[in-house]
Amino acid sequence: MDDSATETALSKLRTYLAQIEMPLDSRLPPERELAETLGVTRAGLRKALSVLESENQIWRHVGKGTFIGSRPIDTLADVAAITRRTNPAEVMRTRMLLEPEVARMAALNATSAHIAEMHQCMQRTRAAQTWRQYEAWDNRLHRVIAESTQNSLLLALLDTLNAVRRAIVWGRLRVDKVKPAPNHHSFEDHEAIVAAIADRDLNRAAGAMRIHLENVERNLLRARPASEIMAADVRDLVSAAARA
Amino acid sequence: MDDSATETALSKLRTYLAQIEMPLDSRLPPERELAETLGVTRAGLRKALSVLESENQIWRHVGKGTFIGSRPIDTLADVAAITRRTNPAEVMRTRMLLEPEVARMAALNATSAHIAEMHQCMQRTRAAQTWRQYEAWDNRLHRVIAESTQNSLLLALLDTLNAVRRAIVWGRLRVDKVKPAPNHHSFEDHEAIVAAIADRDLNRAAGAMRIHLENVERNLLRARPASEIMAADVRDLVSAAARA
DNA sequence: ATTCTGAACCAATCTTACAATGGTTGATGT
DNA sequence: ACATCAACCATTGTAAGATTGGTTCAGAAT
Repeated sequence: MDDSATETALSKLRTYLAQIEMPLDSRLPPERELAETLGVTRAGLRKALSVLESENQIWRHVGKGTFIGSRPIDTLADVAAITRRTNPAEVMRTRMLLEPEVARMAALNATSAHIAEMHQCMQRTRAAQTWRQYEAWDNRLHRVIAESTQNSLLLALLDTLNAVRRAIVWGRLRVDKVKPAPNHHSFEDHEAIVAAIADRDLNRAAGAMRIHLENVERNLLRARPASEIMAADVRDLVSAAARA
Repeated sequence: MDDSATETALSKLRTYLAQIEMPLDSRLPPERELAETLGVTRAGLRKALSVLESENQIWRHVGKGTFIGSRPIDTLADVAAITRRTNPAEVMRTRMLLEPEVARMAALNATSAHIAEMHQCMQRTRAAQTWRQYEAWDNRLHRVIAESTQNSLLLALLDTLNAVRRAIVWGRLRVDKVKPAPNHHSFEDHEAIVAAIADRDLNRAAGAMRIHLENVERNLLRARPASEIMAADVRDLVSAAARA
């Protein structure tokens, strides 16, 4: 009898769904109400609903309701959530995939105003008196390069990527006591990239960005004195393990 | 007097900021409260705050408060907001940039379970009786390919990209009355991509994806009668392109 | 006259409490 | 043993009030 009962509830539900207009992703009535409408018990309705859910016809969520269509992917690019799931290797791999092409697009699409602001940012990073100021203008430089691609979608993706990158390296930055002296390596890399963009040299811009990323990765992998290891790398290991 | 008054407020504010602990991105007291604490007028305090804001030392926002550090980028990848700012050309350019490399990574990192689910998804798209079901399993196929890269950060970026893509073509989809028949072009493209991934042929996977995207773009640019546009191009855009 | 001051108001945001919803359990009856 | 019904739970949505940076304006101070 349970089979037949479930069947009748299921058939009634299918009839109901075929009957009504369903603009896709619209919400069905609450279970309690729908059960009364179809003249079935709530338990029976829920069995029928679970069948349709397994068929990818509907999706349900507590507190939200029951919806037509397939369950939407968690599209909220919550940086905190991503940061908990990812690791420096993934960030580096993704940057290697994206950023050289971004530099190429920037060289093609950047306006003179963009390039002027890039130079201004680099100058201000050199003039920075604290790590906080340096980091602020460094971030701004990255953002201007991304903006100069003139692709708002790509810009949004890069914003997310950079936010994750900053969140991950943050643990090291905050314990880093050295304040005023930025390393010269990043400066030269940045200048090469911006110069290539200013020259509208697409391949050189992409190449400079790739070289920069390779340098960054090399620094990450380079062995260090024990004191620094304890001060930085071990902290990374611990925090990475905590995320996993 | 105004200068000196602003100066005193500014100096008092700097002293205050240097005195307190500031864990970076922490919130300052409200302006009204801080003005009383420092013994300055709120207008004077606001002038001093605007100076510090121009120096990238703090950032403010209505309803939120005043915070230490540089203004954070709007990192919330709100799909609706992105959709309003972008357009199909940007989506295609970004997909061309990302997805061939994603296919390459998938060929390298996909597990046999991933590949099995890809085949299952393609089979279910063929067996789909409604466009809704077809679209659901088509989306799932895309997601499995992205998951098989084993890069959670890249996966999150692709989720955002795909959400934007679907949101953009959605308006056209809803007016498409044709329901059952998927076009064969997308099927062949998908099969080529999955076969290359299953063969662990990195270059062929990337190439198949690139060819697919080029087909999609060609269909988008091809002029047709309105009826055919609704019946065929929209399908190409949604299903075939999505499979790329 | 000009500028500063204080208060009020505005729009955006946060906070909080309450209602709604899918998911679950257990008693009751058949 | 199974269906039915009600109650409860955790999560989410909704609405109202409080908070906050931004703005305006009349009056005082210089």
